[in-house]
Amino acid sequence: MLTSVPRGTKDILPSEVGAWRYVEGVLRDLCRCFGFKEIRTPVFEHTELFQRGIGDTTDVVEKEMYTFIDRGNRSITLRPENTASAVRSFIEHKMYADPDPAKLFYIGPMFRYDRPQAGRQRQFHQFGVELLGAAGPNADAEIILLAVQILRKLGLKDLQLKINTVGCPECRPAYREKLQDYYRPHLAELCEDCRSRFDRNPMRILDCKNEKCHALAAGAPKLAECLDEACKEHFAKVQELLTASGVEFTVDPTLVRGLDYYTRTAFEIQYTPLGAQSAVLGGGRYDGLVEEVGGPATPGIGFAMGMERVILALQSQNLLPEKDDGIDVFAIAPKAEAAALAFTTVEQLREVGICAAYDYQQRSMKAQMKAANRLNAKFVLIFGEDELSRGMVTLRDMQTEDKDNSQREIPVADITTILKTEVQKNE
RNA sequence: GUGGGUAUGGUGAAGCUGGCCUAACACGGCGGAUUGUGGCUCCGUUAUUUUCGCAGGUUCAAAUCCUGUUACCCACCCCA
Repeated sequence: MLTSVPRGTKDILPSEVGAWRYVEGVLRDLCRCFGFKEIRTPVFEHTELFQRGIGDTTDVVEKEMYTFIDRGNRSITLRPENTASAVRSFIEHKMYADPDPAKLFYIGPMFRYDRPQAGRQRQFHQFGVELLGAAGPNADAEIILLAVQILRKLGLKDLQLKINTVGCPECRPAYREKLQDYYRPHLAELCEDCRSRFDRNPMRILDCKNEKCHALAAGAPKLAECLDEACKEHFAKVQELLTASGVEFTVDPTLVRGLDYYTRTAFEIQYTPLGAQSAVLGGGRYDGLVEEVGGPATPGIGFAMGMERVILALQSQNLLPEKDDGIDVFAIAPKAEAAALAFTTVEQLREVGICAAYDYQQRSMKAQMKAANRLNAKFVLIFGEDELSRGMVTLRDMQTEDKDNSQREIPVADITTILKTEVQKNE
């Protein structure tokens, strides 16, 4: 127990960090182009924020939160997602007073007490964006396009974009009633979960994967029939804009987001080969959330992306960059007498920005050469007895094929300047 | 929360109708062939309380059978 991570968590090892930094880099670059600024909110918040924001009856809040009482007797919860926190911060810092909409993005760990599975961990990482204060369908389309561009830039193929509209507080009650009317005679056929959903949130029955429920859903009334004019028009415009931008998508009337705050546009991007956890990214509009949490009525839209899932997908398509580059110089001291000079030289090289290393263990020359090779060193400096007696060291180019002509002697005094130009040449 | 599978060294793993396992093979590591020089090749070595996730049990005898436990994987569920 002492020597293993808690269930559902993972170390991201040095060998894996490169992939993360790469993906994060792409995300940050694109966010900059789209005008989104990073926000970093605390990993824990008052429990009530998530209960209010995400919704009391959602699975996430009901059975997946890491909640505890702190020493000051406050109920604290490790964030299961970042939208509620972003909205809280938006209100707390009165960003609604800014002349322009708030455009925020975040990357960080989230926590959900789930049963771990492929692409699902208890501590996982999400990247997400939130656009607060823009109500028009162009905002919806822009957010979806950002998502599409990110995945495109990463090179991912075989993705499916699904969109839907879940209506607004004006038209949803009518739909809710219609749904209940439809399901009432079939209550006995529904699975246990759906029977409890019937009262609390009948829209989620549509989403059920249970065979019978799924079959019944096919004949259920469609939300489209109940949408008010404004919602209909909004959804139509979003589709128009997406089509105009050349983005392929399918309208999936069964797509229902699991968090209560969503209104109107909902969307998801899937990568089917990931298995059961194929949703790489999901989001939608949440026009009521800011008000629900206690701010002035402000429209909002955003999405969240599962970092682990994206990296898994990139791995399966072989799109991750090769392992990180090696060092510039490895200093070798064949005899112990020269070790001190090698050491100080390494320090001097590092001071001018050259990545240098040496052998910590005073091993044989051959072992030191092998170490240099493992570290992928571009050059090796050999502090050999003979050369040193003449005030020289050997500089060996490790990258050339021609072993015999790959080294020359250089004066000890010029090591730094010569290496500086050599390393630059190499760039 | 439910169901199924798995658990052997630094890594990938063989072995699992019990004794020949004081645990194959491969990679990696270390040393050497090359007495001061890497990447290829070859040789040697490499599970440091009789050790096979952990804790018990059956047996003359268990990595191999049984029970419990923990973790991981897969699916349900949920979601990113």
